[in-house]
Amino acid sequence: MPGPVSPSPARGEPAKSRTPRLAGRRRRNPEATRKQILEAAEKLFIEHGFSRVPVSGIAREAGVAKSLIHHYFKNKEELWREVKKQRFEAYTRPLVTALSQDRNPADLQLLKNSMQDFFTFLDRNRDLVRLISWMDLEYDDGDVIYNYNDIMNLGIAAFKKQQTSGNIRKDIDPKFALAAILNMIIHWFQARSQWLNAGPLVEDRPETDREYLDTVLTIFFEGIRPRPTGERDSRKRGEQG
Amino acid sequence: MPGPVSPSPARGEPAKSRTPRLAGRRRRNPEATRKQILEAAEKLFIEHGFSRVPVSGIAREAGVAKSLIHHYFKNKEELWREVKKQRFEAYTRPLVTALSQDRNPADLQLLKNSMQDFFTFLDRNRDLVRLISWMDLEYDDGDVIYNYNDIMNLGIAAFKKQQTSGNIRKDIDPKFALAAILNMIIHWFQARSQWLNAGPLVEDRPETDREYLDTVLTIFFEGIRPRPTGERDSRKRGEQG
DNA sequence: AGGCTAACTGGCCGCTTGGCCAGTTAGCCT
DNA sequence: AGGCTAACTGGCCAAGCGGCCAGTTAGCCT
Repeated sequence: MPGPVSPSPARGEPAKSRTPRLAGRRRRNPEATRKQILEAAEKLFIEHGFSRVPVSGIAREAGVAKSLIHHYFKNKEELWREVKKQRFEAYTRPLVTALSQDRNPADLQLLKNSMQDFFTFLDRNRDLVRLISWMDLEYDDGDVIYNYNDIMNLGIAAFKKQQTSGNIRKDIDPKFALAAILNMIIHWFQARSQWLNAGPLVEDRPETDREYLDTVLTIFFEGIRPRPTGERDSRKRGEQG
Repeated sequence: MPGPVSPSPARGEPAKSRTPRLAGRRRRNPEATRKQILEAAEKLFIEHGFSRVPVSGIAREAGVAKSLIHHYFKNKEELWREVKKQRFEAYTRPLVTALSQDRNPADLQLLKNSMQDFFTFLDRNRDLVRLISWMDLEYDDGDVIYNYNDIMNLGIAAFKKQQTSGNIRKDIDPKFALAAILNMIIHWFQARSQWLNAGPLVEDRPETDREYLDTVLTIFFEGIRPRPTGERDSRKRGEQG
């Protein structure tokens, strides 16, 4: 027996105004509801992955009926796509803006700050890193428009500028250098738990992240600096079978 | 009313002979069968992830009855655990052995070669990288015994030796440096499809991987070299909010 | 040759899943 | 005040899931 619809909304949002409100449940608010669903889905998908999360679970988390989700989104896949789209835009934006502010970069400070900002951003949005992993694994490249292209072009431009002004050695391919440092940053958070569980070496303290970043920046920006003339180059690789 | 078991094996293989083998189906061979199941599971799990792969699919791929899988493995999870265990051992071994062969490393060649070998190994075992990603996402650290600890200790030892002999600058923490270069290598393959799809910058040619590796090695091993005395150090970071 | 074990099978079960559908109602527009 | 739309609901369903079980048979050991 169904009985009257469950009277307690469970969610907060008590009395609001004197307008004719729903007795015991929140007023209708399509946009807010849609957002609730998206947020619930995002939380659960990122935590457990697409296929482990049932639509009913999202409904429970969002505090709505399961059918309402299908009212807003054609099916589960579309909901997942929407979640990824929204979140991924938030992911590329900070890097783009960081790299865009080109205030007379006489030295490598712009590049260095950008990477630092990006690291901090990922640190504050660790779940985002999980999303990236899911997308990697699902070959999810065509669906979502990555702004990687913009990022790459901005970064490469900044890189080349420094190369012509002699702050970065010219025999390094900017795109691979950029890939290298982004990989160092992103993968740190992706595999963070593994590093921590690897043993007593890497501890889960806030300073650990800072120290890793410092090491990365030190190595990278030392590595791309030109060697003073006359000094031997250590680049050539040894021959061995 | 079960009725008589279906008489026709449905599977092909009509030929038979006079030796006492299975009529119309292959002879029994527990070890080979178990291996078949494991290989089928590995292939499907790595491709699609644990939860997207039904046991029935593994059975189909392995060419056995679904129930037989439960005969060999308690449940689906245990099968997954077994797959991971086997593959992961194959993953850490090359790095350990590479780092172990300590043939009088007067310079950085040992370290450099180890990283190169590791890169080549991952290049040849790309599906393994996907396995690592799945494990990252599932917080799958406690279950499987990673030999990360061994790797770290070996790498750190090699690193420190070079630091005392003056080939590596002493203000760098070995564990973070090691993490950095491993991240550069692993994540390259993890996010490879994304780099390729990012635009026309990174092309899918065999040389691309080689060029990336070269760039990484150049930057890294230049970055950890000590600066000649007297030259100013670029490490200090700019102050900005 | 008879018997035992384990390799191997098809069939079934209880449960969950994604999606649909008919029904209800809030809120706006005449 | 009456009507329409869409926000929102519970109930339902076929399909697929993991796991179990009873039954068959190959291969080895007496």
